Order: sequence, then structure tokens, then C-alpha cells
Amino acid sequence: MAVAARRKFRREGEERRRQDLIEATLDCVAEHGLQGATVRAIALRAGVTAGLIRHYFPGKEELLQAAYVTVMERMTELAKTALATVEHEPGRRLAAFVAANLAPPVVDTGTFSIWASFIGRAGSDPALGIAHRAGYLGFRDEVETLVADALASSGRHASPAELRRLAIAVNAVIDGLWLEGCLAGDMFETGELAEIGIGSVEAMLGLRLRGEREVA
Amino acid sequence: MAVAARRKFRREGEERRRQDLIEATLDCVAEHGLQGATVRAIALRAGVTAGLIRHYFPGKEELLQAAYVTVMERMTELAKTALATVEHEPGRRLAAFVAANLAPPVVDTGTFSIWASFIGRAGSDPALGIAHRAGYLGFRDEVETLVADALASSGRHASPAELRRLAIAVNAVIDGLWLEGCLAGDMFETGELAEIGIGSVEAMLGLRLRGEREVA
DNA sequence: CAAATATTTATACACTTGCATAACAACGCT
DNA sequence: AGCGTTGTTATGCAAGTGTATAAATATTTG
Repeated sequence: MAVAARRKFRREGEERRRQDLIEATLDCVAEHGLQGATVRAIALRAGVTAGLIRHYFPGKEELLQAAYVTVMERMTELAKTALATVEHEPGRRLAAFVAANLAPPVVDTGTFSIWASFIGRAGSDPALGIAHRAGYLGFRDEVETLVADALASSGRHASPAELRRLAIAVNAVIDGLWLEGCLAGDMFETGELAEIGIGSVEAMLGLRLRGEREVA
Repeated sequence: MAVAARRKFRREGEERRRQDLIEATLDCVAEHGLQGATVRAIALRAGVTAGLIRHYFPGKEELLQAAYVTVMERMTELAKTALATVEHEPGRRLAAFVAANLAPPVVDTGTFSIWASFIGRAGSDPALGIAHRAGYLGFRDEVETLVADALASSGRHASPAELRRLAIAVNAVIDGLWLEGCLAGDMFETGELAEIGIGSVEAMLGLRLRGEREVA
């Protein structure tokens, strides 16, 4: 009488397993929203059994929060990477920042689905709400700095109040175009969103951010 | 031996019940996301028992779709109402449209929560995706018309391609500011978002939309 | 006022959910 | 090699899920 064979397994490092579980969670959320992120679905995708989740996280709730934090870190990290690799002229830096946020991998249906799923609950779930606001303000501060530098390098200086308004507006354009790109990417040519974004920011600031020959 | 008394009830009209169920669904989604929208929670909020849902809808899925359609109809309807009540000068119409979309009741945490919850699944659920795209394009067409009129009334004419770009950009600013307002409304003064939105649109179009004395 | 109709309730069912627990086996240590 | 530690699996459970069905009652009809 053959007894059911117990499944073989390997012991992965703690950090590695945690990361795998978070990744699997994000995949589930991206595909079917928070509803699709059941402990069993997550475990299946991570290649483990459901019980293991509770060995690394107090409960499903904490795993979801960790996943959300990871997403936001990843998004801001992508934006900063775009800044690090680009030249020092402030106008070009701002343009590069805008462009980077309006093209893959930032513009991505999976990422958007995750973002929307989590943010929908940020209003009712305090932990998620706090995590969101921190990420949002960080992003806006980054925008404000870039805008201030771009203005200063062209000899203009704005009052703090005006700077704030401009940062909010620039941030909004980026967010709005990002949204449209994620939701209906097929409606735009490659680079079109970035083009529109940079053009809009130029108009709002009254500056040219790019050299004359780069408009393509 | 007292037999459990059967609950009293009233027969509401068909359309009324359907609307009540949809309303209850939206309340549930607004509070706890799609996860909170269980048939029992919905029924409880609508003041009926769970079984009744299946008398008015083939299944829960169809109720959710109907609820989503209702939300989008309501949002676009609000925007159009703002247009109907305002004067005929094209610039002012555009300004009023922008302002209406950046203040309550369009800017509202509950509405946003619903929107985010549904749109997160618009990528994977074809029915929701179609419903979304239709609503989105309708909104953008509206923007494009308003922009075209505003430009024309000030003697400028844009090519179709340029008009398209401007409409996308204006749409993005509205979306982005709406998002910020819904997520962190307490960070903005009353009317500040509308002010920023109109200012940004003016800059992008190179027009003044308001009379000189209305800037407040 | 009685009968017919169909809205609404009540109950049951199969399934999924997150979580608890105990058995097990992979790995590090000596 | 043997042993202990603990990462991992397997199993079970109570609560909650959507749905199916029958019974009951509010309302309409004759």
C-alpha cells in the first residue's frame, strides 16, 4: 500500500523567501486584484505550500502591506535611477525625469493594477494610507526640487508658494499621463506620452527644457 | 412553542430595487473595496436578504458591472451638468469644466475608492475594461471639443494632431489633480486645485480663460 | 373577497478562505 | 555519521463565499 510521498523541498534563505512571497503576491494582485491574492494562490505561485506564509509573516494582512511598500519603493527607485544616469543640466534632468515616468517600465499595466488595487483601500485602511502618503510626498518633493533647479538655471526664481503650485501641477500632468498610458497604452505612439508631458511642463513653466535639435 | 416569525417585507418596484442594490453595492465597495462587496453585506445594507440579489441580477458579477456603469455615468453626468449651467463664452466654459471636476462632489474619497477598486480590475476583466474605455473616451472627446472652441474663439486654430495632444494633456492635468484631491484633499485649500488646474490649462493653451477680475 | 402571481425570505449546499497544529525532513553542527 | 534545529509540508477546522431551491407573503387581478 503506497503511502502518499511527501513533497521534496529546499530551504531557501530567509530574505530570499520573503522576497519570493512578496513577488508572488504582487503577481497575484496584478492579475486578479486583491481578490486574487489568496494565501493559496500566492503560495502556489511562490512554489511553496500555504502554511509557509505564516512562518514569515504574522498574517496575510502583513504580507500585503509588505508587498505594497515594495511596490512604492520600486517605483520611486525607478524614477531616481532615471535621474542618476542623466546629465547635470537642470532642464534636461527635469525632462528626463518626466520622460522616464511616462515610458516602460514605469508605465505598465501590471504595476498599475497593483497600484489601483492597493490605493483603493488606502482610504479605509490606515496602514496602507500612511504608506501611500509617504511615497506620494517623496515623489512630489522630488518634482519640486527639479522644477526649482530648472527655473533657477534659467535665471528665474519663484516664490515658495508659486513653486508649490508648479510642483503640484507638474506632478499632476505626470500622474495623469501615466494613468492614461497604463490604461490605454495602445492608443499612443511610442514616446508620444513623454513628448506631450515634456511639452506641457515647458508650457507651464515657460521654459524650454530641451536643446532645439532634440524635439525629434 | 413559538415558531420563528418570518420577516416582514415590502415589495418595491423593480427599478427601485435594482437601484437600491446598486447603491448598496457602491457603498460597500467605497468602504472596503471589492472584498467588502459580498452578497450578504450588500443585501444587509440594502435592507433585504441575500437571495434577492439573484432575483434581479444573474449573479454577483453582473451586479458589480451594473454598479460600475452607474458610477461612470454619474461622473460624466456631473461634469456635463457643470457645463449646462454656465455661460456660453468658450473660455469660461472650459474653465468651469475644469473647476467642476476639481471640487466636490466629483472630488470625493468614496467615489475615488470605488473608481480605484474597479479600474484595478479593468485590465484583466474584459467587461469592465470595455466599460471603462467607453467612459474615458467620452470624457476626452468632451475636453477636446471644449479646447477647440476656446482656441477658436480667441482666433487660433490648431491642427487635428495638435488638438489631440492638447486634449490629452488637459485631460491628464484634470485626472492628476483629481487624484491628488481625492487622496489628500486635506493638503489643499478650498479651490486651490481648481485654481491650479485652470492656471495650468491656460499655460498649456497659451490663453486666458477667465476675465481679468475673476482670478480672485 | 378569493385566487393567482411573482417578490421576498429562509435554508441548505458545495466550495473557498485564513489560520492553527502536528508531523516531517533538510541542513548545520559536532 | 548522528543529532538537534527549524524551515516546510500536510491536514484539519471554523467562518465566510456565491448560488440553488422551496416555502411564505405582499400585491394584483378577477
